[in-house]
Formats: sequence, C-alpha cells, structure tokens
Amino acid sequence: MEEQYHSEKTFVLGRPIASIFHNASNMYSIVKVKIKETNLKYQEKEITVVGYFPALDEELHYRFVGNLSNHPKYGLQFQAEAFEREVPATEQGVIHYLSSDMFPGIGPKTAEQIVKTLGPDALKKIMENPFVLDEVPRLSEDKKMTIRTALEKNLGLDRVMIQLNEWGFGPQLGMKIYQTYREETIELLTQNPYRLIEEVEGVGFARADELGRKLGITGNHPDRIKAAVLHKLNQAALSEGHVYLEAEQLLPEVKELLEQSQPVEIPYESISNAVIELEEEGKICGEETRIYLPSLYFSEVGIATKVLQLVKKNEESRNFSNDEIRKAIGEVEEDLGVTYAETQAKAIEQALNSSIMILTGGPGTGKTTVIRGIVEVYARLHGLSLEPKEYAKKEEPFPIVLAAPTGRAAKRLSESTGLPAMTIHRLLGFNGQEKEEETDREIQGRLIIIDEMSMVDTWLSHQLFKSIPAEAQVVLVGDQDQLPPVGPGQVLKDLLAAKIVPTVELTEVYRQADGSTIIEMAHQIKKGQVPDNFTEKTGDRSFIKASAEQIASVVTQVVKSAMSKGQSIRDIQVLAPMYKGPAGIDRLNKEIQDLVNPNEDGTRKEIKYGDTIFRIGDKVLQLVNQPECNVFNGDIGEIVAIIKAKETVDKQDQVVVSFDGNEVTYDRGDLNQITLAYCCSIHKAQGSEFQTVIMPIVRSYAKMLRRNLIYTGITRAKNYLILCGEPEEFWKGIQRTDDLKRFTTLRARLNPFIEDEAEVDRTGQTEQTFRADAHENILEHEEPKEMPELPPMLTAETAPKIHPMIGMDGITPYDFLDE
DNA sequence: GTTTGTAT
Repeated sequence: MEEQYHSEKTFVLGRPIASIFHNASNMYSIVKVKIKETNLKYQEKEITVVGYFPALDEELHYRFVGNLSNHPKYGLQFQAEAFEREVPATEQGVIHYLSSDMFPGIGPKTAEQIVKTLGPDALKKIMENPFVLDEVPRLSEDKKMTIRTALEKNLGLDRVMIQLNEWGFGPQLGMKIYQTYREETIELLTQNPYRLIEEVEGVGFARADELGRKLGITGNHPDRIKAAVLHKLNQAALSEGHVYLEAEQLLPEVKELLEQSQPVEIPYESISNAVIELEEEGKICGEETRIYLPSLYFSEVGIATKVLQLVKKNEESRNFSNDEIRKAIGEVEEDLGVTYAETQAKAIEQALNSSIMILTGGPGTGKTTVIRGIVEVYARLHGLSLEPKEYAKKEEPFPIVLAAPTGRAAKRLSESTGLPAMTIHRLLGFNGQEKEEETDREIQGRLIIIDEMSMVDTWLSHQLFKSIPAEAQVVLVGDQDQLPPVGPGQVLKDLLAAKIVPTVELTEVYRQADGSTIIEMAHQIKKGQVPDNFTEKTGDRSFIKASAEQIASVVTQVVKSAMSKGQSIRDIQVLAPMYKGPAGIDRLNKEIQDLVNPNEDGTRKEIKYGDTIFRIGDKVLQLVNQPECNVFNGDIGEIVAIIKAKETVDKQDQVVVSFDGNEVTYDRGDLNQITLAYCCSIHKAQGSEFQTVIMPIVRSYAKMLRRNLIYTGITRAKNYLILCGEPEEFWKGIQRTDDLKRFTTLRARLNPFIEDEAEVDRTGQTEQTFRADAHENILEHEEPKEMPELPPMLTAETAPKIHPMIGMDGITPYDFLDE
C-alpha cells in the first residue's frame, strides 16, 4: 500500500541543504533540497520544497511526495504533501544516522560496529528482523532496545501521516496532529477521536465527529454524546469564562450540537443518561442543577475552603497595634519621601494585621505605591532586611513573595518595589507539562502579595491558594473593572462580592493632573454612562467622528499632528480591539509605519517576516516572556539594528531591539516573538499607560466592544485621549455588560447569605453600588437620554473629498493637543 | 465572528 501511495505521485528524493523558512508553530517550511532522485521532468540539481514538516536534518535524505508548481515570484517549487526520512543505505550514512540524537546513547563507535557486522543495509535488516542486532558483539540490551524503538518511531511518522490522510486530514493538520500524539496518534485517536477537539487547535466538534463516524461512533452512541457534553462544558469555560452550566441550558445545546453534526435525532433521555454516566465516571460534577468540569468544581471548593480558613485567622493576625503601624508608616514616609493618603495608610495597616486582605481601586489610584508601603512597613516592623542577597547565606528564605499572573505585571511589580517578583506560574514551579492537581509545592514566604488578581482564573487561583502556607499573610491586589481573566471564573470579583475578605478600595486618582476629564469619563463609563459632552473636545480628550474606512487616515493624521507637537511615537499609542479589517490593528500598524518610519526610495535596510516589514526605528511589541533577557509579553521596544544574513557569523538575519536600553537580539526564527507596536490590541495594553492614547471605535468592532474593554482602553491614557469613529458604537459598547456575565458559584460558597447580586448592589458600599445605579439608569432611560444629539455623520460619498480632520465639528489637526 | 495568559 505504501508503494502504491508513492508510485502514483511525483516525488523528490534528496538532502536538504538550506532552510529558507521554518515556522515552528505551524511547521510551514521552505527548504532547498539537493536532488538525488526524482520522477519529475526537472533538470536542475537543486529544488525548493515547500510544505509542513519539522526541522529537517541536513545530513539525511528525505523523500518528498507532491507536485511541482510555479510560484509567481519564486519560480518552480515542489509542493510537498507528505515526506519521510529515507533510511540511509551507505556505510557513512548509516553511521551518521545511528549516532544522531535520534538514538540516544549510540555513539559513532557503536554505530561503526553495527555497520561492520551487518553491512550498509543494516537498518533494513534490523527493521525486518530486530534480532539481527544480537549478532553485533558487545551491544547491550539497552542499546538494542534504543535502536529498535527509535527506528519504529521514525517509521511511525510515515504510517501516521498516511492513516491521517485516509481519515481526511490534510498535510498541515496532519502534521499538527502528529506533533501532539507522535507515534501514539493512531492508537489514541482510534480509542477516542473526540480528544482532538480539546487537544489539537483547528479541529472542531464536527471534524472529530466525522472521524468518529468513520470509526463507527454514530448517532446515539454514548461516547458521542459524552464527547459533546464535555465539549460544551469546556467551551463554556474557555470561551465564555463559565465555571458551570445549568443542566437546563447544557442539554439543549448538546442536543443541537449533535443533531447539527449528524442528521440523527438525539432524545433528551440519551443525553441525561450520558450525563449520569459521566458523573459516575468522575468526568463531570453535578451540584443541584449545575454541571461542572471536575477541575473547576474542585478548584472553586478549594479556593473557598482556603479563603475561609485565612479569613478565620484574620482575628488572630492582629500582630501590631495601630500606633506601632502608624509610627512605622511615618518612618517609611520620611525615608521614601512620600506621603500616604489616609486610605492608603489604612490599606497598609489592614495588610499588616490580616491573614488575607484585598487592595482594590481603578488605574492611577496608587495601588503600587501602597504595595511598596506594605513591603517597607512590614520589613520595618519585623526587623527584616529588604536585601534579598542577605538571605542567600541564611537558612530561611526571603519572607516577602511578590507575584502576578503575567510576566509584564511581575516585572512592573519588581521595578516598583525593588524586590524580586515573578509570575505565579514560576512561583508555583510549573513547567508546562503537569496535569491538574499535580503541584504540591508550598510557597516559601510569610507575606505573599499577588498583583493584577483580576487576571487570575479559577484554576490558577486554586493552585495558588493551595500553595499558600496556613500561617502566611496574603494581600490580593487588583481592579475588577478591567478585563476578566483569559481562563474561566472571576475570582477577584467573587471575592469582593462575597464581602468577607477585608477590603480597602482606593478611589482618589493621583495619576492624572487635576481637572482631568479622562478619569471623570472613566468613572462614568464604569457606571454605564457617558459624559454629555463626550463628542466635544475638552482639555485632554476629544472625539473625531469618522467611518471605519476613514479610521486609518484619521489615525495617521492625529499621530502626525501629535508628533509635530513634539510628542515622540513612544508616547503615542493607538489601541484597537481587533486585528483584521480596514480599521484593524494590522492595517493601522502598516499605515503608521509608512508615516513615521517609511522606506519610500527603497534604500533602507529592512527585513520581511510574514506580512510584516521591520525597519530600524520601528516601535515593536514583545509577544512572549523571555525572563533571561528581562523582556516580557507586552513590553515595547525599538529596533536599533538589522543585520542581514551575509553579515553575520551564523548566516542568519538578525534584528536587535532595545527595550529601554536593554538590547535583545532576535534571529530570523525568533521574529515571531515581536510585532509592530504603533497600534496594539486593548488587551495587550492592559497594565501599561501612555501619554497619548488614540482609540478608534467603529461598528466593525461591534462584536468586541464592551464596557470593560472600552474602560480598559481609555484608562491607558495619562494626558490625552483621542477617540475617533462612530459615537453611537462607543455608547452602545458601554451599555454592553450582560453577555460578559460569568457563571460561577465562588461567591455563594464564600458567603451563602449574599444570594442575589442585586441585593448586594443596593446594600454594598463599593463599586456594586454604582453598578446598581447604572443599571437602573439604563432601565429608566431605554431611549438613550445620555446619548447626546449628534451631528450627521460623513457619508461614503462626501468622505473622500474631505480632508479627514477638517470640517468635522470644526476640528483641525492642531485643535486637540493644546497644552 | 473574536481577544487574551502561563510553564520547558
């Protein structure tokens, strides 16, 4: 069958001599191959092969199967649909092959010995009969095993790809599946085709169900229904943040999913039975009418138990008298040359005398200042040195532990306190491999401060709380109005709503100058309102009306005029919710790059990576954490050098980026770690602030526009905020909060007496109070009273004739940036 | 019809 598979198609057998491109995330590769044999009508000695494969070994031969095609720009290329490693059959080849890292423990000496005994076709002989290895003198059983399993493994790829192909997966997806399951692919997928949905990106329920059908799992088959139930719960958790689903909601969704995928009616009874069986198997948890994934159920229960324990200990944690603390605060104020406002001092006091407390407040209210204060006062009262180095000699570890859910937040925390800080993952010693419930490490620390708690999901919160020693003091810091965690749950929000953890809320804003209308607007947005004059220009903000098509032009004009006013491009940040479309991040980045860092005559050195062009001077954004280089996801830097392949020692293009003076070099293969940063997503900007923020809001973003997204975006602006786009969409986005409600039961577990959120809202003194008011307001004024009367929009007909900035409400480019 | 995080 293998023969037939090859003989029908054209192939190239050869040795890769140079990798032109390799994308490690999807395996898309372009390789120059020296041809040894081919059935193509092709005279050259070398050919460019394009397809999906892992990094190839330049010492080996490969057989590529596919078709010759003519690329408009790069000429003749061989599009490979499949490939396999050609088992070498020359003495030298076999020795090299056996001593490669595919066969750990086998060195050149052993390899030579094998070839000496079995001849140049040693590999073929071993594959036909593994026992021929017994003939080789002084070869240990271990080594024999190594060779047999490695050969088996290598053959695995071909076998897997052929099977996947028969199952209807193309080379790209096939490669991805193989990356996930390796030689176990066929076995694992035959057992359970539905695991593809959760484990291989790009495979949805329908696709996996199609494979299921081929494997005989059809219609009412319990495995099929169970898979659908689990998929729905997973999807609810991952895409909507729900910790559970009501059975009432789950069952019809499962029914619909199954009936859409195959035209067979699935009775509710079958689904209920599947749910019962899943619960018996421990694959889901039921509580009253709610259905949970076990990991989420046990996480919630675990968090609640630990938090209640800590809260209970709060009474015992009055370690210091108020006088002692106030005195220490005074000393710290003097030392650091700061003055704490009363609420800030109160927060420090609370932190010192609690086992657990929450410090909350909006952007610019000085949460970081208070963290620093807590650390300083804690050290003073406990007679501790804040010099971590001094602890290296001693037995006991440094007692203050600082952590945050993202690398960037951890870096900021460390910078603002002068103490080491790390990601929660690192703190817990994760390595990316472990399964749930596997971490059992206890955090070595007496004071544990977690910043940006609003971004910590239910799973991670559980791991974190589990690792907190019973005698530790915990300070959770965060702002529940910013974007919720990527993962399921809303732990900070639930903790606040339960009202059992001592909480200090900072409300006064120190970041903006007095009379800032940005912060005023932010406060209103938090309540679901918009200032009456939101489309008018104030001292620090403005709104330029424009359609989606005009956005690119308006944004570049604003950037240009801001720069002409002396602002640097580093201080100007364009924020948008999504990448695609005429007003998307990608397009805006290109336009702004053309404006501020062009290459009009084509003489400047540049490097092309995918759809992006990088030039010296470009503002770029780091996309992954690189703690060794002190660069983290979300950091912004500037390209300071581009070194072309021929100029470097390793014949590789290189880009050097300076992050505030810290220079980091990227090889071509690492360029997927950076992207242009003139415009970035609002999500990415969370936790950063900029002098000037330009934020387009148009209808094409509608799917993304929500209150907390807009709130997060506008609160990134320190001095100037320039909104542009469609005022109605801005207003509508601010009204949207309902669909981001996450189903969780943490609040109820912590405090069963607070049952109804509306009631909390009416009695509570925190943000919820505002919320409730806002909600009533919205209900009262169904017709948007807050939405001011708007001048007519520009139409598509008039737009191109008008300079984007001029004539709109009389705004000229110089109008909105006065001092 | 869409964004986002972490660990070798």
